[in-house]
Amino acid sequence: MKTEKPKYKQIIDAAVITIAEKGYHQCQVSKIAKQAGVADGTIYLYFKNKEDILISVFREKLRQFVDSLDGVIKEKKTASEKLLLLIENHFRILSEDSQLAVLTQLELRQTNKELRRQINEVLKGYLLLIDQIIEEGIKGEEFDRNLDRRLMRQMIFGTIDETVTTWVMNEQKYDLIKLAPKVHDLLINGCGNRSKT
Amino acid sequence: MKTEKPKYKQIIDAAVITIAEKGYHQCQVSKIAKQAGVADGTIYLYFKNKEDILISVFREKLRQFVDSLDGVIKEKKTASEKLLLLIENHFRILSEDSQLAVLTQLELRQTNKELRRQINEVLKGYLLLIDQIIEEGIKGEEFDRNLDRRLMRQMIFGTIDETVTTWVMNEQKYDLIKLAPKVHDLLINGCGNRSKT
Amino acid sequence: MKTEKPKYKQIIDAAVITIAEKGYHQCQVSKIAKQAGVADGTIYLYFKNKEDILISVFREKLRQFVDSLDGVIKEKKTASEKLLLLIENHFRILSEDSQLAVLTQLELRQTNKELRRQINEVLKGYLLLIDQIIEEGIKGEEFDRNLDRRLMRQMIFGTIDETVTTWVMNEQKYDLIKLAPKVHDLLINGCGNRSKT
Amino acid sequence: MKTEKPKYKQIIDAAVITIAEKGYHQCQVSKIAKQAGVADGTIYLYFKNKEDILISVFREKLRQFVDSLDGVIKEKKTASEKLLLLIENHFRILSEDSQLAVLTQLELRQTNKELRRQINEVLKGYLLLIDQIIEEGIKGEEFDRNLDRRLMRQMIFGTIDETVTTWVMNEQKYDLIKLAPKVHDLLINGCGNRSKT
DNA sequence: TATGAATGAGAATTCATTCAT
DNA sequence: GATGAATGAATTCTCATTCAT
Repeated sequence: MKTEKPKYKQIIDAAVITIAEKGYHQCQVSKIAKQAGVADGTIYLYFKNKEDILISVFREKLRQFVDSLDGVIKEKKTASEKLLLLIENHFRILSEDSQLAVLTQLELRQTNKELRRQINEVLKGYLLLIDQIIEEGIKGEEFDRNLDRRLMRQMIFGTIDETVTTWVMNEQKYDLIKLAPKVHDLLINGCGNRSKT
Repeated sequence: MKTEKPKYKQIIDAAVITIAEKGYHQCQVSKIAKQAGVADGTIYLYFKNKEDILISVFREKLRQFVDSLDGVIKEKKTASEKLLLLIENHFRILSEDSQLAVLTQLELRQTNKELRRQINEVLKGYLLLIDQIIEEGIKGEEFDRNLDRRLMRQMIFGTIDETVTTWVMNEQKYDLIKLAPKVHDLLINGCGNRSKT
Repeated sequence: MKTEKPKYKQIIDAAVITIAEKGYHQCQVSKIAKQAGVADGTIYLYFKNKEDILISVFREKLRQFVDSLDGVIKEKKTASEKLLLLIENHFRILSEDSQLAVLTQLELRQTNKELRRQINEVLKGYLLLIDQIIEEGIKGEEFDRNLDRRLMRQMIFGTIDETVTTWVMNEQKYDLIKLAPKVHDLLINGCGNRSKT
Repeated sequence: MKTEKPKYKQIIDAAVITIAEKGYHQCQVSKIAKQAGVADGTIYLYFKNKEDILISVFREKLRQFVDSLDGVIKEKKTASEKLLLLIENHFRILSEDSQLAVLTQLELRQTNKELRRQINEVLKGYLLLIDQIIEEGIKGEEFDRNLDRRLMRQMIFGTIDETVTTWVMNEQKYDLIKLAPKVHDLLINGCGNRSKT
């Protein structure tokens, strides 16, 4: 009894499960409540509204995500190594939680502009990590100083994201983690022929 | 009596405008009908249901998109040049039709898994174009033969898509088209420092 | 070409088939038109509206019904024999046209009060036949003169109708015509024990 | 604060009134809700859908009907007396509730085959009562043992039902209850001339 | 805190009917 | 007479949210 998970976390966990199962729009608040083992009304003691559940779920998960990356990346490494670690971790976390993968790649997108804006706000924490790596890469002369930093970040994030989405749309049939080094290589060196003089 | 636009096209055009304005979920079929200047019921002579309107809009627009690219790309050029043309055209078309940009980057994603699958089906026409360029690039030794073709495509598409989405989320404040050469350079050469021996 | 069925009859026939198949409310005017091989609009050259089709179908069929009975009953017979003939014919006609049976016993009832009134109006032609038989029966001292004529008619029609409805609801699984003599016997002699002194 | 009628009953009562007034197809769920003094959505906490309201109304009313008859008939009486009681009660209940009469004789029939089947299922409770009386009548040698029991039941129910329907179609202008003994006599003795040797 | 019964706004779709050709 | 494309009115049911207990 005493050690019962606080209701907030119960609801977050229930939401991840329920949304991944039924999709955001098909997932009724009452289903989340049932899954969490609380009354419908209780949800509203912890969340402002349904959207707030979704954004909170995402915030919560991304925090764990960033925290775990943060630690890993802090270790002394080159920017390129850090980038590889980031990609690997990104792929690993979603590989290990297929419901979370569905949620981030599919369900989270099925939301209106305002909610997307909030999601992007939360996402900034992650993008900042990428920015740090880029900054380090440039300072350490690993990355090209003449490139547009924002575009670099968009390439890195866009490529990672597209890779995961494709994998989710393909029912997560193949090993995502194995792709990390190749994706990393592509991001660092591009598609161009390196052997060409 | 002028040759009135066929109703089908009228409705497609009205849908782009109305959906971009109000968002897919906020946009009632009756609003589309009004914008198109037809009765509500008429919509259902041309489309199976509301989802069918959305998917048809996308199919129609993507067809124009691919057709226009197709012509441009057919001209004798290197794969790298073709890639640049593809990026430029992608950016230009969405720059010139801001409503279409909102539709493809935001509204089209707010749909359920089944509809997403249909959209991806339509999208394949475009991805095939990218695949062709990649194939040519490898054959012409412009692109590295050892790279995973699917990942290359995902990087190219993911980067372009993310770049456009960011631009749309930023209210289309800056010049997207100008970014094309830089994006192209990034895709070909990656983030890595090229001056490094 | 010349001997093509007049459209009116074509539509009536199509209506019987289509209504029996799909039910009155599920049967769209356009389906009747298709079945009849005419355009939707053509229906409205021959009928005022959808209800008018139904009532016309019923009127047409009942006319044939009454006509055929009329001839049969005119032959010199006792009232009791005529009643048996009426029952037999009623059962036979509906046995031979299962679609018509569904129409009269189920579909025709699924209509609003006003339409029911019109149907009853048409039905009067049939009820008059019963009344004639009752009148003859009383005059010929076959039927009890002290009984309420209207109630007799309601018993006769109610019993026949309920018998047919039960048979239709039972998917027309048994031989309806065979029941005619027993129904006739019941109507003439009632349920009471006749051997009782 | 009085013990407010449970919502279920409130809605049932409201449905009888509203359907009798406007007819089943003209009667919107929102009208029933209004009449019942509840919100539209509340209806769906107690009923699956609109059809379910109708079938529930009928089930509820028939239960009262059968219960009241059951008590009356249990008293020691001959089968013939019981039949008379059944007819009288049937007529009385519908006489006393003219809205219920309209509902059972007109509105309840305006429904599709599936719903009719459900209604018949409910009706079986009543038909079983008739069957019991018939059985007793035969055992007690009041009714003729050679007659088909199902046909007897159909005659009894068909005659009662037709009598009530005619009365309803005639705007309930005359005294239905008074007809009970005559209907009873007809059912027991038939139309035939009893004085005939 | 927690409950869960009650609320009520909101929208896609059908199909009988019309009328310009 | 015949067509059939176009019309547009009309209604059930869902589900996020509230609030009395």
